[in-house]
Amino acid sequence: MRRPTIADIARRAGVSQAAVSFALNGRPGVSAATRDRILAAADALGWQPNTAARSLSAAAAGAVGLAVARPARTLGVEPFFMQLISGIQAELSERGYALLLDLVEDVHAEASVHRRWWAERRVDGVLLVDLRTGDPRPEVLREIGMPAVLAGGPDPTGAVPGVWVDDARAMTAVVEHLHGLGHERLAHVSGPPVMEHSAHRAEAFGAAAGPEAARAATDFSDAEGAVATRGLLRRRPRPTAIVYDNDVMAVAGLSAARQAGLSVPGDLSVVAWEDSALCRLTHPTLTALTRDAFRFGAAAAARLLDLVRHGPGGGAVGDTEFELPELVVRESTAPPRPNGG
Amino acid sequence: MRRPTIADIARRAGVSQAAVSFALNGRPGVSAATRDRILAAADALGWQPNTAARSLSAAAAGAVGLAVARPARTLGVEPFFMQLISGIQAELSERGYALLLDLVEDVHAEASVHRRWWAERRVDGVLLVDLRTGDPRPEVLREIGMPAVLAGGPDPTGAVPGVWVDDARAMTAVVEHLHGLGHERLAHVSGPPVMEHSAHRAEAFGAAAGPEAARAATDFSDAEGAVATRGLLRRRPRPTAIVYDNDVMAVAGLSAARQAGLSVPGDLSVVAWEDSALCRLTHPTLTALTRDAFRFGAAAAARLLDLVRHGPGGGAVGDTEFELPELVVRESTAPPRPNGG
DNA sequence: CTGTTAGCGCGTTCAT
DNA sequence: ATGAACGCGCTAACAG
Repeated sequence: MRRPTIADIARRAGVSQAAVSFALNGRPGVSAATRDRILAAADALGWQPNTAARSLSAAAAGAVGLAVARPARTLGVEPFFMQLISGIQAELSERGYALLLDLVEDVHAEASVHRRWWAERRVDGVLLVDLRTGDPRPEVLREIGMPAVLAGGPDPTGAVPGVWVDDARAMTAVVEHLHGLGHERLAHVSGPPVMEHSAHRAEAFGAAAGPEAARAATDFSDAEGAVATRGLLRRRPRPTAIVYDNDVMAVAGLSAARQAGLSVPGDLSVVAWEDSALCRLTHPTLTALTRDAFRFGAAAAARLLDLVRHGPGGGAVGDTEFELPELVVRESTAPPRPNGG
Repeated sequence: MRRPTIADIARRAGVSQAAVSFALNGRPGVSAATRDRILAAADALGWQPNTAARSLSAAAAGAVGLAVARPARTLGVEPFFMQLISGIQAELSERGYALLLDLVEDVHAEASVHRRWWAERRVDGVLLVDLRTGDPRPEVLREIGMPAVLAGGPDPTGAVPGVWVDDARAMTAVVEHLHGLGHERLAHVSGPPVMEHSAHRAEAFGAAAGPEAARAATDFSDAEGAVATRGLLRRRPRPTAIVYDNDVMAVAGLSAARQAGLSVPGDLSVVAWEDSALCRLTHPTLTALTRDAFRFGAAAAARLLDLVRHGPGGGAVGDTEFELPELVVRESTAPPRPNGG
């Protein structure tokens, strides 16, 4: 019960292997009648291409990779990620590509994985997420010449094209929302400053909220989110609104505020960057920035496939902007109490 | 700047390709001196095996697949999944295997993906999760003869070996904890009855909590968790404790109870199946069943690789039990109020 | 024992 | 529409 090969089809249809190959790939060089006969034979035998053989001669893997350098704990907690992967996957499978996933320790391990994947011809390109300052990955990718797209760029070194979201503009919208409600003393609980997008957001926050606005940096965890919140709430004058860089920290901050005897949104307004079930399950429900992670992933994957199939000059060039996140106003933001602070 | 091949190494070392192959794979047939020379040459050229070529002659893909039939929304919200994948990945990469991930609509689509992967020789085996009643996958896998392991078995049809957790015993432990606190009217908010593990848990709950215990089935979402909770709390006599089949529903139930004017754990005790940051961020914090999803994934992957490399008779046979989940008691469970109900 | 030659695996492609 | 060679690594058979 060996799997049928091109040779089997050729034998059954009484033609050469070359004819079979042409027929199966729908190219000229075979008469309609022969083509039908060949296709019928292939169908009868239940033939499927052998990926390894095809990859060997095509010198292409038919797969793209995603190596992620984040602790499993963090990954698990953030719905964003699975949605992103799901979107990537949807785009890839539609075009017949497979997704190789690797979860690693840090960006250096990630760069090694990229090297290995490329050397072994396991993938035709990779997607990058979570760019850090001084990130070694773009340079490695440029060096080995592997197609890559950064989901969440742009890459400041310009080595890797990105599909990116204008975090700065989104942050400005958040600050304007809070200003519009009458808040004057804002604070920002950000992710690690080594993350490019964290840095961008912090910068945009500073620009929009004024120089005396308060900030605190964290590692994105609920624990540090709570600690940062307690620190900010001890300040005098106390901030009346805090923007958190993810949903998990926003929820943790909510708890911390409540433990400090403050009510939300009475004494403190809270905004979460990244929406999720979490934001809808708390009391009060959280005002949050939503973006469609699924479509974002799909867009990044599409861009990568363009690069893989048409080369650097084939499709779009440079960075592609993705739609702006939308602010969903819920219960956690309200005008500050006149006597607040 | 072509990638170096075996032929390049052979030329550089002044030997035949066969000698190079033997040397690189550490097998007899080459003298120590020649071997060193060959390895040095390979190293100097920076040679790496071409996966496609190796797969072609080895008739093995060097990869295993995981196709998941769950809505992206659900996947994202449950930390369990990323942890599981992370554990799978850790085990695979240690043994040089890659992970192919596919997120699909339903189990039928999943079965098609399995068929295609196997026909195209993209993978050497697959991992299965979320077995349903009447699930088509085990039968398909048996039919095509692809190695597979069920993470969360056992498979009642016996077609696929499983690495499983004794949900029944865990459920019994939960019920005993609640009985020990003095609760007599228990309720269970389960997942979809078509999920094998949901059915097992519900059955075990019925056996441990007695025939008049209340149950409600959901789709695992926060929305249905809330609805189910409201329904259960309208019963007279009212349950004094509810066990939820996941963390998301437990949190949603907490909110629903509070909206119904009940306090937790004063009027109602709550237990979540599956622990996560969610359980630690709520007020009160939730008593939960913890299991090490990372190690669970690693165990399932290890079992699959055994099967792939040594065949059905090679390693362990049949189902393998994984450690029992542990009950972490937090603030959401307490003795019922004497005047409760 | 050391090393070579030849040919396989499977689909694609170039002369003819 | 065909025969033959190619891509790359592995290995059975064989010679020194």
